[in-house]
Amino acid sequence: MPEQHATQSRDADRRPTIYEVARLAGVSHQTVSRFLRKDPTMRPDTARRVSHAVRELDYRPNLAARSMRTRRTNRIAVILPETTSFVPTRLLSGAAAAAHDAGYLVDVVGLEGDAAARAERIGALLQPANVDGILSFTPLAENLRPAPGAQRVPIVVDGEYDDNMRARALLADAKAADDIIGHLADLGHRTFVHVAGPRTFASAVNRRAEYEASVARRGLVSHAVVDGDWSAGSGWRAAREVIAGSPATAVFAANDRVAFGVIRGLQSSGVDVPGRVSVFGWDDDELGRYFHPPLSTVRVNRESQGRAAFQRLLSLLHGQEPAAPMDTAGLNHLIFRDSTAPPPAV
Amino acid sequence: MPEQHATQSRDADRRPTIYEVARLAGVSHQTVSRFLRKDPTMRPDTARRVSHAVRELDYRPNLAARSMRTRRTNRIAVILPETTSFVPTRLLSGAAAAAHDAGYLVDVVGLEGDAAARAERIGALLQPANVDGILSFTPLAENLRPAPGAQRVPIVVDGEYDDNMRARALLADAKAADDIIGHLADLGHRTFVHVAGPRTFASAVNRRAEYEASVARRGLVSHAVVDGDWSAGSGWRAAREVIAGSPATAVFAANDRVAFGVIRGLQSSGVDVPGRVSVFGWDDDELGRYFHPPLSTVRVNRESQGRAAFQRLLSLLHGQEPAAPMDTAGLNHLIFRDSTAPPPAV
DNA sequence: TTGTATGCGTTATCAC
DNA sequence: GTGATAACGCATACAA
Repeated sequence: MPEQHATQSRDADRRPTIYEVARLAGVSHQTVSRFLRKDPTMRPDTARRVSHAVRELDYRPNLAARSMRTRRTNRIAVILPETTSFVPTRLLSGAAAAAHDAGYLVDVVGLEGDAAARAERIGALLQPANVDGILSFTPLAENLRPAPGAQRVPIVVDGEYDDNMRARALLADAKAADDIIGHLADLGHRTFVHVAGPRTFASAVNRRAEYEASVARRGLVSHAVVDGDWSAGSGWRAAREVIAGSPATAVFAANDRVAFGVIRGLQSSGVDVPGRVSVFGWDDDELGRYFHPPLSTVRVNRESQGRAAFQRLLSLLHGQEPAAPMDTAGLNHLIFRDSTAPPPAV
Repeated sequence: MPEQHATQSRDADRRPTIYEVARLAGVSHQTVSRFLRKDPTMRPDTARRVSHAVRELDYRPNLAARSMRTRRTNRIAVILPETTSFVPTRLLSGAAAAAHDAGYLVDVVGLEGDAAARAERIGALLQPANVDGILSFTPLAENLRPAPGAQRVPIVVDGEYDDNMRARALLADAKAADDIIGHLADLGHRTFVHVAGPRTFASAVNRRAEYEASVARRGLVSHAVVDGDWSAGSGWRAAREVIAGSPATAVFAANDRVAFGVIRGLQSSGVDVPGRVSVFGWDDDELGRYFHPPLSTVRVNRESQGRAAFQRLLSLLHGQEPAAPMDTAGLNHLIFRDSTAPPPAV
C-alpha cells in the first residue's frame, strides 16, 4: 500500500522532504516547491508560513531528486592531469570558486592510473544525466572525447583554442612567451634553450609551441628543447647535460621550479647566471624573489585563468557562444629581475 | 497519458535508460537492472544479450536515479581550507584517488568567502541525501558541525584525533616534530624558534602544539613562535624581525617554503646557516635538495596521508570503527642535510 | 530464472 | 494563488 506522504510520519532517521514541510505549513507539497523555486505568484502570507516550516525542520533539498526531474545537475566535472605530483591548484581554486559562485557543484576527477573500474565510473560520471559540463585542465584522450553520434556534454579544455580561435589564457600565454624571447633578443641573445613541461599539460604544450614559433619568426637559434616535468630536477639535468658548455646564452624554463633547477645546475657547473647564461621562468612563484639571483618570470593570475575557464564553460551551458576574446592584458605580466642580463661580450 | 517505456521510442537527444536496453535485449528492465548489479543468478545467455544491448546503446546509468532509490550517493565531499593560494594538493590527489578506487565520486568544496548563497548550497550538499561522507582538510567551524538532533553524515577531519585518539597521520606528525627537536637538541641547541603555519590548517596547528610540548618536555627554551602563512615571505620576515640577533640557534619551520624564506632572510642579515643558526623544514619539497645550504626536512607522504584519511572515512561509512592505529612508520621520515649543524661554540 | 508493480523526492502540467 | 496528479530512471519486493 502506498504510504501517504502527508499523513504518516516518516522514519526519524530520514531528512524531511517537502511533504513534511507542507504538512507543517498546512499547504500542499506543491506550494512548498513553489516557495523553494521562489515563484513570485505566491501570497506573502503563504510564503511566510512555508518559510517558517522550512527553517523549523531544517529542510534541505534532495539534489538527486531535483536533478532527476529537471534534467539539470548543477554539477560540473573538473578533469585534472594525471601527474599526481603536480596539480594546477590555483586553476582548480579559481574554477571551483567561480563554479560555486554560479551555483554549481564541482566533481574532481583525476586521470591517473585508469583501472578499468575507475574508467567505467568516470565514463558514467561524464554523461549528460550526471553532469552539466566538463572542464578539463589536460588534453583529452580520444576515449573521453564525445562519441560520434552521441549528444555531448559541453566541454571546455583549458589551453585549447575554441572553434573561433579564442581562448583568453592561451592568447595571453602566447604573447608572454613571445615577449620573453623578444626581451632576451633585445638584450642581445641569439641562441636559446627551452626546458619544456610535460605534454599532458596544455599550457606546457602551448608554451613550447610558441617558443619555437617565436624563435623561428625572429630568425634566432633554438639550440635545444629539453623535455622536462615541471621539476627542479629536470631543470638541473638540462643545465648540466645540455646547457652548460653549449653555445646557448639564454634559457626559457617552463616554470619557476624548473628555472630554479637550471640556475642551480648551471652554478654547480661553474656557469654564472646571468653573466654567462640568462634564465627566464614562468609563474611568479613567490620563491623566485628569494632566489639567487632573483628570477625573471611571468606573473600569471591562475586564479582568474581558472575562473575564465569556467566562464567559458558557463557560456556553453547557457547555449551562448563564448564571449568575444576578452581583454588579455593584465592576465600575464612579465617581471624582470636579475636572472636575465645581456649575454657575455663575444 | 503515461508513456509506455518499452513500447514507445524516446527522444533522440536523451541517453538510453534501462528500458531501452531491455527492449533491445528482449527482456524486462528488471533483468537489465540485475545485469548491471552483476546478479549471479542470471542465465549466461540472457546476460550476454543484455550486455550486447548495453554496449550497442552505449548505456550509462543515471547516478541520480540510482542514488534516489538506493539512498546511497557514492559521493563524498572534500572540504578544502579557505586559503585560496594554497591547496593541499597531494592530500587531495591521494584522497581522490583512494575514493575513486573505492567507487566514490568526489565533490570539492572550498570554504573561501562564504557568500550566503554559497553557504546555502554547501549546506545542501552536505546532507546525507546528497553525499555519503565528508572529508575535511580544515578544522570545521561550528556552523558546519552536525546540528544537535540531526542524524549526521560521517565526517573525518584530517588532522584531528578520533574518539579513541587514533589518527595515523597525526601520531606520525607528532613523532616527527618531536624527533626534530630531539635531533637539534642532540646537536647542542637549546633555544628555538618555530615559524608556524596558518591556524586554518589542522597540520599547522598540530605541528605547533607538538613543538611547544616537545620543547617543554625537554626543558629547552622556545624563544618565539611566529605566526606564518606557509609563504617564504613569512619566513623571511620572521628571520629578519625575530630570529636574527636573537639568542635562538635553531629554527623549526612549518614547511620547506617557510624554511627557504628563513634561510634567505638570515643570509641577507649576515647570519650564517647553519654556522650560526640551524633551520629545519617540513615536506621534503624537491627544491630543498637544491637550496644553499640543502635543507634538512621531513619527508611526508601526503598522497598516502590523503589515502589514509579517506580510508578512515570509508571505515565510518561501513559502520566500522576505524581500524586500530595503523603502522605509523614510513609515513614521515626525517632527512638530514646541511642546513642543520651544531650551534656555534659559546 | 525472469517479470510486474511500486516508491524514492522533486518539478511540471493542468485543473480548480 | 493553490492543489492534485503524473512523470523522471532506477532498484526492491514479490509474484510467476
